[in-house]
Formats: sequence, structure tokens, C-alpha cells
Amino acid sequence: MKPTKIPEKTVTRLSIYLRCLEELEADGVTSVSSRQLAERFGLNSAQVRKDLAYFGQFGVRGLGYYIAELKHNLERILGLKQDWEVALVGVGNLGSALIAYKGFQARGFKIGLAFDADPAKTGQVVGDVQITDIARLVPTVHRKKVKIAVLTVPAAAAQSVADLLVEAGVTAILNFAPAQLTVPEGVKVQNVDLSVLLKTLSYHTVRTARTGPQRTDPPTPGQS
Amino acid sequence: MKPTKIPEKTVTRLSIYLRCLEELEADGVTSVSSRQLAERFGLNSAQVRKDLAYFGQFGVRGLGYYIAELKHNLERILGLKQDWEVALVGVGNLGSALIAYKGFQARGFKIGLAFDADPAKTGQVVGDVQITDIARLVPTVHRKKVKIAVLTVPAAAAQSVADLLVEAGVTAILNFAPAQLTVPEGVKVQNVDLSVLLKTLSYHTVRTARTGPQRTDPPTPGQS
DNA sequence: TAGATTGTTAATCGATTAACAATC
DNA sequence: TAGATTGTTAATCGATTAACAATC
Repeated sequence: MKPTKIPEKTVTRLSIYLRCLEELEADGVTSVSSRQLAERFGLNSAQVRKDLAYFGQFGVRGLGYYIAELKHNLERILGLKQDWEVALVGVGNLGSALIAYKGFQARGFKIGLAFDADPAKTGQVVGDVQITDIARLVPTVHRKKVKIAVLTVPAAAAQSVADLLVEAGVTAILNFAPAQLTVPEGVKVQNVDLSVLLKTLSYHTVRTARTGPQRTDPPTPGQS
Repeated sequence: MKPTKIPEKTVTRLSIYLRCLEELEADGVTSVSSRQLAERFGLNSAQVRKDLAYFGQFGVRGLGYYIAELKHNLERILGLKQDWEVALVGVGNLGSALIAYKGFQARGFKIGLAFDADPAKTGQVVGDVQITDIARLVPTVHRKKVKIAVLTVPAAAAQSVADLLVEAGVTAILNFAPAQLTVPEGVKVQNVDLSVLLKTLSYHTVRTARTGPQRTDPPTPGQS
């Protein structure tokens, strides 16, 4: 009876709370209050409680949240109780690095399929994954029932590859190509445009340079 | 007389408008309306106009925006009229890939410095950048007046490296480490936590699997 | 001039925060 | 019980969208 629309940002924060819980658990702590949790990232404690309350009552009044229990629940909510096989398309610099990237495997995501359009690459092994020709994408992804894909192809190819992925049954795409993908309803695209992120930083840098830089640390650093 | 607080999201969209303008210009188009621009990403045309109006009056009533002119202005606003030298710290899989990544150089960002704590790596050349020992970070970054850094170190090292970068005068950090960085006011951190992004997708996937998948494309795909 | 589209103000929507009764 | 902290409602804030006079 609680199918309220859950904000995207809430889901993102859930992952961050989870990371925090893992750290606390490693420190041997067993419970934590919304206030403690919030302080870790400069958030508001009401927001933490509200985010969690979307999904159930996980806390104990007067005490806070039991870490092991909340961690379990967040993992359940985020779908991390299972391992996910992920397909990656576009084995260039970035694609290869992501295949090898530890940050993924550790968290239950395994890049088990890799595709590329370059015939020179197909058959090669990167990490422990063999590169398959993109012509085989639809049947292969479909057969393995892969639902999550990482897209690291050039912008010009992104839409057509996305179409293939959707056709193959993929419902979630992590898109590194600087392109606006059009996908059917029900398919979720997360864009990670590194160039856009850098431009935001460049904006900030010219802005602060103009406004005057921060005056927060000691007069002069290093040698010079 | 317009120092209204500009939303973060507006700045991000500016980059996206710019990308769109580049595409349109390549197609030989010379002007575009806010409505056309908005339709490209499913945005509202009022939002496009408002985003642009934060920075000046770039449009022509009854006509729209001249592409060359708007492009010029967006580049100016985003600080893209200059080249940026970027320092990267942590030359692992991801770091190496980013050094080689074409998406950066193309847009006026050049990773000109790379640092790593592993003595076995220092001196090695990746792409066309020589890896420097992290012990030399502060004087080197300071001397070269580098303002933007990419952080691809393990989470455990992220905060201490961020401190070094700030000490060296960096004002903007693109952070790939799954860690919440504390930096002085005036320093901008953009977090790109790939694991968090995947978890969001995993959430979406279990959710849609439960609710029932989309019914948007033809009954059965591929061969199977 | 008539048609189109901007720049901007006002209305709406959604997300964050404050406040507090419920309760461990 | 007294103290603390949740879950939740109401108030605030900010961002998106609608509407329209200005004007090319």
C-alpha cells in the first residue's frame, strides 16, 4: 500500500548509506542514528529517515538503526542479494578499463560479456572475458538473460547499439557515450558523460578565479 | 547585476546544449529555437530559455538563437575558450584508460600530469605522460598552476590525496573513488561513483521485473 | 503588418527540512 | 520513568513549467 513515487535521488542516497554502513560495520559498530549517518555527508537527518521510510520501518525509536539489519534491507531493496551479469559494448580504452575495474566485481557486478564491432578485436580476451562480435549481441545477451549493460562505444554508434540491447532484453544501460539515447519506457539509462563533468568543473574554475579563490589554507604551499 | 545563484543542473545542461549545437552546426543549420533544442532531450522549452537567460540575452525574438553565436557564448561561459591542463592521480586500470581517453583531449582538457604512489610505476610512460611519484605532487601541481584534477585512487587513499591536491592549489576534483571527500569551501568535487550508478540500475531492474517489464517492442527479439 | 519566439513573471510541482507525537 | 530517536506531517525552499507581454 506504499507505491509512492520514489525519487531517483533517494535511490542514489540509499547506495551511499549502504557504503557508510559497510564502513561502520568494519569498525565494529552495531547501531547508528539518522543523525550520525547524515553528518557523514553533510545531509539532513530527516532526509535520511525519510529516504529509509519509503521502504519500511527499519529503525528502533530511541536507539537508531541496527547496522546489520539495515544493511541487509538496503541490499535487498537495491537488488544486491543476487549477482548481476553485465554486458559491455565497445572495448576501447574505457571499456577495457571497466572490464578490469575492481570496483565492479567486488559489488556483485560481473562483466561477463563484451562486444565490439571491430573484427580485429573479436576473439581477443580482455581480463577474463572474450570479445564477441557485435553481430552476435542480440542472441547472446538474450540467451544469457543479461539485464544490465555498459555502453562505451563512440557517440555515433550509441543509439543503434542501445536499440540492439533493448531488443535483446536489457532493461538498464550505463551510458558513457556523449549522446542522448532514446529508449522505450521501462528501460533505464544512466548517463555518465565525462566530458560534461569536466566542463562543469571548468565552469566552476573560471567562476571562482573571477570571484576570487578560497582563502582557507595556509598562505603558501610546497616549495615553489 | 545578475549574480543570482545559478543551479548546478543549469550548468550541466549548458554543456548538453553545447553538444547539441555542435551537432546542429555540423549539419549546416544556423539557427535553432528553444523548442527545437528542448525536444532533443525531452526538456521543456521554457527551461532552455531560462537556463540561457541566467547568463544574458542570446536569442532573437521571433527567430530563436543563432547557433554560432550561442555556441561561442556557451564556450565562454563554461570556460572552454582556454585549454585546461589536468592532473590525474592513481594510475590503475581506470586512471590509465582516462589518460588515453579521446573524449577528453578533444574538448580542450589535457591530462598533462599523472601521479602514483607505487614506486614501480613512477617513471613509466602511459599515453604520452610520464608517471611522477606522488611525493612530488604538491610542488609539481603548484608550479604548473593546474586547477583541475582527476582522482582515481583507492577509496582509502582518496581523502589524503585530495588534501594534497587542495594544498597544491587545485580547485576542482573529478572523484572516482567511492569516498566522501571533505574539501575547503571554494573547491568543487564532482563524484562519479560507478558502483553507485550500477546499484541504481540494479534497483531499477529488480523493480521493473517485479512490476512487470515494458511491453513496448515486438513480441520476440532475435533468434533464440 | 502578421507570425513566431524570446525573456521573464507567476503558478505549479517536487524535494528538503523542521517539528513533534509515538514509542523504544 | 526519563532520554533519545524514530516515522510522519506540515512548512519551506528551490526548480520546473505555464503563460504572456515584448519584440524581432
